[in-house]
This record gives sequence, C-alpha cells and structure tokens, in this order.
Amino acid sequence: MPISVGRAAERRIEPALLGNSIAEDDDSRDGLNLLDAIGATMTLKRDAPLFCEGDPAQHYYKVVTGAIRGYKLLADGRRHISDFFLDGDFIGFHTLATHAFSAESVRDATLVRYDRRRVDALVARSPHISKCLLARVCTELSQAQMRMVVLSRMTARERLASFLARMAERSCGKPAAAIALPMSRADIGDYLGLTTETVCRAFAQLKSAGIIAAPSPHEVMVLQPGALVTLATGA
Amino acid sequence: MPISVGRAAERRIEPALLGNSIAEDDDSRDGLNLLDAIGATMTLKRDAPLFCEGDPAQHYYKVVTGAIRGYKLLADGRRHISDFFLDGDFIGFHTLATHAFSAESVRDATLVRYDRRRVDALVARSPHISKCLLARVCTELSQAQMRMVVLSRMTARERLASFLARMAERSCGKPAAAIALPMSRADIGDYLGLTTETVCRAFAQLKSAGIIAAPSPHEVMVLQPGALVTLATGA
DNA sequence: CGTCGCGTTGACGTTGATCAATAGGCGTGG
DNA sequence: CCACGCCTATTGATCAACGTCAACGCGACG
Repeated sequence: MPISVGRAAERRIEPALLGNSIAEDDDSRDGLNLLDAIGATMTLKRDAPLFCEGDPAQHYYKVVTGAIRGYKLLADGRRHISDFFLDGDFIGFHTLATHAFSAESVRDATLVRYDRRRVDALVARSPHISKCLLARVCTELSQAQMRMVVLSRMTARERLASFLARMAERSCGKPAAAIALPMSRADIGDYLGLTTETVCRAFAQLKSAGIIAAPSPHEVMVLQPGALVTLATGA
Repeated sequence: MPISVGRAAERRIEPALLGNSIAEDDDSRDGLNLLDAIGATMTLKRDAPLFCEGDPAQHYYKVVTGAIRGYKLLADGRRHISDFFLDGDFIGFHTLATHAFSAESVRDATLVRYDRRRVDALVARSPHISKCLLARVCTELSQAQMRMVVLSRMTARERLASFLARMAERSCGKPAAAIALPMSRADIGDYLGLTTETVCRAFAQLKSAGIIAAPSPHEVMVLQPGALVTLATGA
C-alpha cells in the first residue's frame, strides 16, 4: 500500500477527468485521519485474533505499532495471507456486512479501533471523506490485481523479490538500511503461495546473487535495488 | 467468487451494520442502471482492443452482449487475465486516473460506453449512486481476495472447478443446461494461472469423474453440482 | 541444561510446464 | 460442393520447479 504523502487539507476540488468521484492526488490518509477523534486504542498479544472471517463487522482498525496478518483458510487448512497490515495501515474499510478474512497479530501490536456506525455516519456526512474512502478501496483493488499476476505467473524467486520490493518501499526511511520483516517464513510463504522451504531457498538464491543481504532472518538489506525491482516486475 | 447462490445475490448488499456508507437496499445494479441515460452503444470485433493498461481512463463501459477479457502483461509476455466481463457486467468503475489493466473482446461484442465526466458528475450529485458504487467496488475487492486463494493454494483441478462454478452461477438461467464458455482454453489458463494443456487435462479429469460433460469445447454441463462446489471450495 | 520453535539445507516425489504430434472445426477459395 | 489451410483442442512424453519429508543448527526460554 504505497500511501502517498498527503497534501494540505485545504485542496481545490478538480472537476477534471476524475470528476468528483475519485481524488487523483489522493490525500486519503489525511482524510481518514480525521477519524482519529472517534478511535480508541487497544493492544493485541502476539498471534492473538482480531476478528474472524464471516464475523459481523463492528469496527474498523488502524495499526499503530506491530503487524497484523489478514488471511483466509480453505476447509482442509490451506492458508492464504491476504495482506500484512503494518504501522499506519487501515484494516477493514472495505468490508461489507461481515469480514471477508480473518485477522490476527503477527507480534504484539497496538491498534486504534473505530466504531463502525460512527465512522459510517461521518462518511455519510462528508463527501470529502467519502471520496477518500472510495479512492482507497480502488487503489487496493488495483493492488490486488497486481498480486494476482504475481501469484499466477511468477516464479518463487520473483515472488519473493516482489514481496521484498514492497516491504522496502514501505519502510522507505533510510535507503540502504535494513528492512524489518516481522513475519515468519511460513507467513511469507502463505502470502506468496509457496512453502516455508521454498521461501528459504529463494532467500538463499537472492543472497548468493548478491541482491540482498540478511544480517538476521528478520532483517534484510537490499544491495541491488535495481536487480530486485527487475525480478519483481518480471523482466 | 462466491460459489453459493445466484447472480442477483452476488450483487446484493447486506443492509445491516453498513450504516449510511453503503446502500441500505440491494439495488446497486439498479442504481448504476440510472446511468443508462448517458450511455452510447458501440460494437467491438473479436480480439479488438477496448483500452490499454496505463491509458487515461475516459470512459466506463457495460457489456451488453459478447465477452471482454481484462488482462495484465509482464515484460516478457506472461499474461494474467484479471477478469472476464460478460453480459451485464460493468467495466472500469473502479479505475483511478488510468486503466489498471488492458481490455479486449473475446468475441464480437456490443457495449454501452459512458462518458466518465458525466458519470462522475452524476455520482457526485447522488449519494445513492455513490453508495452503490462503493459497495460494488468493495464486493469486487472481496472477490479478488477469494481469487488470490485460488491462485495461490489450489490445484489445477480445483482451479478449473472454481472457474466453472462461477460460470455456472452466472448463467443461472436453467439449472442443468449447458453453460457457454466463450473464451479459449488459453484464456482460461491465463485466468487460472495454468497452461492451455493443463486446462485441457483438468477438463478431462472432471469429465472422467462424471462431474461435468462437454458437448463441445465451448459448452459445459454440470452433472454433479455438489461435487463441483466441493472441489471449488477446497474441501 | 534441556526443550521448543523456527530457519535452513538436503534428498526425493509430484504436479504442472514444456515440447511435440495429432485431430477436428471453420472459413476461404477453387 | 469439396479441398486446403489455419487455428484451437487434445493427448502423449519428458522435464523442471516446487512440494514433501527429514535432519540439523541455533537462539529463546524455562
């Protein structure tokens, strides 16, 4: 979720190509931050559930610290991780009546919880927030389509590269600094449609190619960002 | 792809818990049908392009007859079909400034084309349409997450079963009637993350298991709907 | 100090991809 | 109407990527 840095709140509304329905220079983060007033802080222990697929959705959430995994299970236990939610990410704003996936914490986490009815009331009253919300959901849909390409057509090495490129992009604090990977190899595997072992081997391949270095299993340094992106985009 | 009920239900939006942000009633299709007044009919020859990924989005579309495939390409030509759009489907309502995927016709098609600015103006003036739109995009996102499970964790046979179950659900005219499959085996493969040959073999497996019958390569009859759904849901 | 959980590596099996050949439908042109 | 050619579907044979099973190392924690 590449959240572009938002602009000042007061922004001219362009009736241009996008008309009024979707904001192009999306300051949806700022828009949704207006919700903070009605949020309540909560904490979650490692591996603790946040909600389950199919549960009626009563709340929205924002991650403050820690990491949450959203996942879906097949009847026989096969798991797919829909998304990792890290610092600053919103969870659940695209849910309809019930949650479309389960969510639990990867590690100890603190969240802000928003009462759904109060948020919805706020959204209904503010066209600006409403636009931000729609733009955010559209962006997520577009990203989901990109992930489908990864899952359906990329090799293990390319999948891992695309995952690491996304993580690097997110933690864009310092360039050549180590990226934190809070999740386990099994989590990464379930996110990429691979097994733990294949993820390990893909890590080994990227390391021996000199593209990344891994001071520890949960830290990665990108040595050749260009090569990583090339792999990640399937060139 | 919700394998359960009919097409109307798929588009239905639950009233509960949605507060004011999302439709209270289930007529998102009706809501968007209000747009018909500003649409213009057009036709497209087989394999003709409708728009390309990255192009500025000037129009929205609705399929009247025929079939459209939306797809994304990797640099080296690997293709993933994001979705097939069949009779009655809307295309592009979740696009931001530019198209997130390319689209071309699977066979001769007729569409309704909507000018984007006029639609957006309409959306901006009508909270009802706006709610329908948001609900629709949320539903699509949820379906995309289901497809990711299919692509990341299911076998070839299960993937094909899930595709056929979706097609059966869509053409829910007569129960035991033949389902039309307008697209080629290669298209189905690119939709499911498989090769043409593997799709053929999966068809052969489902046929020899007595789950389906295929009067012709582009028609399928579901003989055991229960078995198909069981496979499709990964039980 | 022992155990447990996770990561890593190795050996081997299986699924689906690749390569290749054949068959069938359909349109075109004779 | 028939012959030809092209495109797609199908099937077979082989290959490779990834999954499975297993062993081991290492750090955390009791």
